[in-house]
Amino acid sequence: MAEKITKRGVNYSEWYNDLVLQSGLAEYAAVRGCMVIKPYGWAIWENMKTVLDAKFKETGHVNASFPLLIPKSFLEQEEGHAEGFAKECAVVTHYRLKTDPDKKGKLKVDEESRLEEELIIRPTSETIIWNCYKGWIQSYRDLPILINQWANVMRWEMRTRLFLRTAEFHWQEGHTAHATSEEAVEETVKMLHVYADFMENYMAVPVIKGVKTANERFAGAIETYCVEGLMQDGKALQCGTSHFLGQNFAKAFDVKFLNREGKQEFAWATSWGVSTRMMGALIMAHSDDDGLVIPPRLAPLHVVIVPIYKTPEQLAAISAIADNLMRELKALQITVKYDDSDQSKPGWKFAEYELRGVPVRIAIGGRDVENGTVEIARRDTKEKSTVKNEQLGLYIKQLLEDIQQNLYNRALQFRENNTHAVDTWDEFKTRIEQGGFVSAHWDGSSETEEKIKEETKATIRCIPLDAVQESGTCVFSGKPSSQRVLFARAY
RNA sequence: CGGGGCGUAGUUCAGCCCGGUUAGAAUGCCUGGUUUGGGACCAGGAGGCCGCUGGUUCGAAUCCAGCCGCCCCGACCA
Repeated sequence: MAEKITKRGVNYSEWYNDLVLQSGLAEYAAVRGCMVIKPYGWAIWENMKTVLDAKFKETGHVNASFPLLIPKSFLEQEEGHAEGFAKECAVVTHYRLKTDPDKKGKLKVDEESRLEEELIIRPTSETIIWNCYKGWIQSYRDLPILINQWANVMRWEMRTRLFLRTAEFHWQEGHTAHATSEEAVEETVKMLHVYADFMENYMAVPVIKGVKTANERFAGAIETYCVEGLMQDGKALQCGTSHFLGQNFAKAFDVKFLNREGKQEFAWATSWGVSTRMMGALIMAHSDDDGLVIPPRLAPLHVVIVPIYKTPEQLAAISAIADNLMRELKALQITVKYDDSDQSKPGWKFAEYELRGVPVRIAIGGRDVENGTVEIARRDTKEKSTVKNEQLGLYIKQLLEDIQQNLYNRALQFRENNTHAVDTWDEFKTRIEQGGFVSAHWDGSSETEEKIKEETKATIRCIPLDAVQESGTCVFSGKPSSQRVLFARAY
């Protein structure tokens, strides 16, 4: 099937598109801006979900499901939120079609079925959920509420890109309610760390944890925390966000509770989410000109075994070896596929599994049967080695861990090589042009932030949580600053 | 919403400028055979409302008008 992927060096975004389409992760849907996530892509997303879902539950959260449709009036309740999302909402205005009397076989909207109040296809669920919470919260004893929802949402984006920005996307959204501000902030930060841990230890993508500036903050939030990753083309990608919403939504939906002192108080809120956009991060962080490179901990398939044979007898001998090996690997929770299909030659299979990013390939041929060996090839480095066919299970298990670690180290090294502290405006412009993170002093004003964006297309990705306090002067305005912030061009 | 591109076989595309037999190629698919240590080869076969609607013409994939759709680049966003 797949042929010629555009080289990264030639055109990075074409490379990305080719890769997504040809590796079978997804394809364009018949609907503008929407994508079909194919079984292989969905399998990776399912692995992400499984890990995250377990982490959410370990931290005390439970899952629930809220409606896809939100009454328009709900969205109006919280002013900042409404402004932020109004421009990109799909609106349901009617509930019925009828056959068109003028055009045979065609349907038209039945004007008599107009809804009294329009419904919005959820771009995010704060409003419908806080409307529910009003009924669920009367006392501090009802708090905290720690709920997560796995769902699809819709934002009518002007411009879309596979996984990175589609009109419909899948995500999880946590929505919690707390009795105190401190507790809500603690929750916000806790979930940020859950995300960072996931990105680094499963996706093998190192991330910077930080807070957004006012400009970049979520619509309706008091504070937005984020994890930012760096892609191979030097652009930053926001991988996840966790918001401290203060009492904004409680006030908007009149969610009050009686505290210990018997006084009415508005509840404190957080929301946090990661989406199928992480698929984009996964792809862009590790893959190469030959195809995907998937970290073992998220790979739907860890090992593929390819037989190389000339005669049925040879195939039988190879299959016997493969059977044993598969049993051993499966016992170690390693997923393995034996591709003895005679539809394609070994070379074709090699290329195909490389394209799909399977971490380890084992080839067994006539030579190997004679010598009691197998050939093992790792996807991350493309290294091949011939090893004795003994104790292979543990060897492969270790190899998968090495690959996982190597991918992380490689990505971290890349980020470090592409993160620079600068102190002058000229240096800033040069560095931004070259890509990567630029650490610089900023005077803290939105005006300066806007001007820098206009001139360089760079935005403040975040104010890192671990930023050291040091006095300096803003790289643009020369005004005093107490810490460096992280700039980059971003997706 | 601005700029650009594209719509012809499952897929990628040629043909269109300059209208004229039965609309082509590659690849994929089906049948049979030979192959198999880095995307094999031979032979045969199936597969098309040429995006839609209308117009010009003896005749339209090709010219004209309108419409629809998608992709890419910008502004906006997870």
